Amino acid sequence: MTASPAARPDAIRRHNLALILDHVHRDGALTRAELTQRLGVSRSTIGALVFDLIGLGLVEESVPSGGAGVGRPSHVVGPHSDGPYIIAVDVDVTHVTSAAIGIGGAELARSSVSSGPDPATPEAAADIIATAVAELTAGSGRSGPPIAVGVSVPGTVDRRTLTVGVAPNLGWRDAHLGALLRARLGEQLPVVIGNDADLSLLAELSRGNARGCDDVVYLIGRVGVGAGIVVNGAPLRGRDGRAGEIGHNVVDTTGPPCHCGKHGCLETYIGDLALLTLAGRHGEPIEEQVQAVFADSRAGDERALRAVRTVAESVGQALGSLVNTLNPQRVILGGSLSGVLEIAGAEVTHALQQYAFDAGHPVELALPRFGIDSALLGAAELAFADLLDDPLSGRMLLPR
Amino acid sequence: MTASPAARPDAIRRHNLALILDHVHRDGALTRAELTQRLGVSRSTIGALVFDLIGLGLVEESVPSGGAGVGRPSHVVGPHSDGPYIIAVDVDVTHVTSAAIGIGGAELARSSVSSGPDPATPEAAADIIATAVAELTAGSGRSGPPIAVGVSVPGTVDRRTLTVGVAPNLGWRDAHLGALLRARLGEQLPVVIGNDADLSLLAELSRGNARGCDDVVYLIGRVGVGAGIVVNGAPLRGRDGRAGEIGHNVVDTTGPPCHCGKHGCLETYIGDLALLTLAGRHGEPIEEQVQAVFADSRAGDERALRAVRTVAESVGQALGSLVNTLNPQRVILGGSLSGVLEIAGAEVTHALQQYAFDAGHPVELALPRFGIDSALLGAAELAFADLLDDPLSGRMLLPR
DNA sequence: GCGATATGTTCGCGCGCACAACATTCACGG
DNA sequence: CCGTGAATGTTGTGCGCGCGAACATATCGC
Repeated sequence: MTASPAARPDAIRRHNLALILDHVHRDGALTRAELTQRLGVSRSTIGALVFDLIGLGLVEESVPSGGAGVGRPSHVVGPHSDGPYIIAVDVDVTHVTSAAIGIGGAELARSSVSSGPDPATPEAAADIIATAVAELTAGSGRSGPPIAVGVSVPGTVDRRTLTVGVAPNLGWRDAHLGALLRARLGEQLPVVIGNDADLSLLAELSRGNARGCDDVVYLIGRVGVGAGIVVNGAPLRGRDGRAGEIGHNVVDTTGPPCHCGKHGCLETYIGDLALLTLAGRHGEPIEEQVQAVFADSRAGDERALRAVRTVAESVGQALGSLVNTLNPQRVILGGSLSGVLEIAGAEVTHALQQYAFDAGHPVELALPRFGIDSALLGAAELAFADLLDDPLSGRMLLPR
Repeated sequence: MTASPAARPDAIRRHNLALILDHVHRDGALTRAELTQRLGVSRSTIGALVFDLIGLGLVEESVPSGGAGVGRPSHVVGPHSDGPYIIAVDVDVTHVTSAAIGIGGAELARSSVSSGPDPATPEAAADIIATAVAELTAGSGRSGPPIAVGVSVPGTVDRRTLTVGVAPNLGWRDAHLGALLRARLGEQLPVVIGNDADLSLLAELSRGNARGCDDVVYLIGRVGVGAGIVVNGAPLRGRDGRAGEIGHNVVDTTGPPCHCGKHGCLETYIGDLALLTLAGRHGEPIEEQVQAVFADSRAGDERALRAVRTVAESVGQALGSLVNTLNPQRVILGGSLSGVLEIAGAEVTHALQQYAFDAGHPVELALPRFGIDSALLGAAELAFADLLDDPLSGRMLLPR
């Protein structure tokens, strides 16, 4: 807004090309007739735009098989079968999962590597990723290399420097993952890194349960708690890309002590450990224990159910503040909070209504559409973002 | 993002015209040479664009008086001396202040009407505004009527329906101020209404201490507490335009009771009444009492100083949560909180550092640039927004 | 087969900006 | 006082882009 650049005539071409590519990426193959309607431009323009996208190797047209109705059948525009693809990576506590993914979200190949008993170090993760990239490039069935690599990491990420600030569950601190990957993958291959909660939201936003929502909060609770936020249809990152780090917002100064040194952090109320403590469970791995609490609750175990309900009320309270601050249309509860919503949705809603300023529309509470793959899919969206924003970005070598 | 429309060739003209007008509006008269540099377009294009803006009656060129340096002096482009203007209105508890304001922020005329011992009713306010509009139109020195009326109201506002939901200090509830004004001003004159905190932020954003900031929070504390939020360079409104209503976020469930029925709302910690209670002051009008507390603190009164410091710590804590959530670059403290920052800035900063997740850049704390006029100036910005977004919007009757 | 219908394709038009060449206006120096 | 250089305004040409009309093509129903 401050230093917005002036527009030149070709900006509109870029914009319209990006628009078509975006529709095809999100909704799969579309007819030219449908594109004409959606964009509201003339048939001739759609023809020219699609022609360009074909020339860029991004989409392909198939002659219609007919049978769709009266009139000449419209050409079908879909992702190019040998078009660009990216490698998406999800670095988790136990595994590093990678996949080659094409425009439209097609999964071309996948690999999952266990990082052993302990989480991978940044160097080990970079090694695994580099191997996976080579493997998946070969196994993708595409003739060229991937156009980018997108990595999801459960921690704070500086997208500019490609550094991981703190990733508690991995035991990382100030890890320059970007440099490690560049050293292994070369300067040619662009690498982007994002926070897992933010990327999960991105996945839900582009093809999941946040589609078409301009204002969404994705609250994810595991051992830590974080939020992805979308506002005005775009992800909210903040100045340093650290927006949504609400796990250590203090809910109650007289609350239980938190490992961060403060008292009453949100995490101590709705994090996995809080649930386990309330339910009287201990032991590892935490995730399985949490699932056990949910199973017990569903089976009617009183203590487990009470624990879930207690967490649910805290979730509602936390959401109250978030809703007051952001006034979102929808809130998606991910991670362990999905189970909380399923089992104790009434308690969440009740607490939310109690704590939220009375607003026009009630907030919609939703489950994520994608489960364990959401961060991976989000990493794919992130890696594709540049191309989708400007399909002409890498067109230097085309004869035209 | 979801249903973004396709761009047509004339969109770029609109965009560039808006860009020039925006620069002139924000920075005052500029030379064509400077515009060429800022926009990065060719001299001929700037010439054509300015020619169009002149034709629209929005700007005027003055032949340079010379003396600026070597070379042919560049034409100076400034707001048109008989160009469009708006009427900005600030409905406050004690007064209704109105002003005729032109492009560039020039104040052409002003009127302030006391609403008597009690705040004006919606009908009374509408009457006062209608009178002021007529008066200021006559006294503006411009030949035409204003192009819009922008009204600031201290309460929740639905911008779509132009309704005021709740304005506690005015005693309004579900007041259809838009309809009342339309009945008095006619259908011709567009009316826009906004919340005072949001509009104050708008003023700071466009010509105050939030200029050039893409991520800002404007926390305003008077009797009530609210926040205006800017993210990605644009105001965050939320689904129903109620974003930033954080006065009743619960800070501590065991805290003091709030008039809203809950306990430990933020307002009970940093609202004016909290400060007065801590300082052992009572009586009316509240605003003067608050100023008295500040005066006492500055004079060295122990109790007053302690009260201010206590509030300062709560402000820091509240900001911690906001900063974690939004990761803004800057926070502006308005209303009574300006005094708190001035007197006990150290306490605010200290508490903020304690409660905020350790981030890359420290948050900048700032005072508002505009005092009592900020809501009025914001209302002006709001009223101008349509024209600035698209200078061609009202061009039907021009011969061309 | 034939008309109706829907869509793809081609071509000329207007608009918007860049660029180059030319015109204008200043400061500076002799 | 006038010439020179520098910075800017002005004009004309070229190119890219979408629109719209006219024409070509493909399917359906009879």
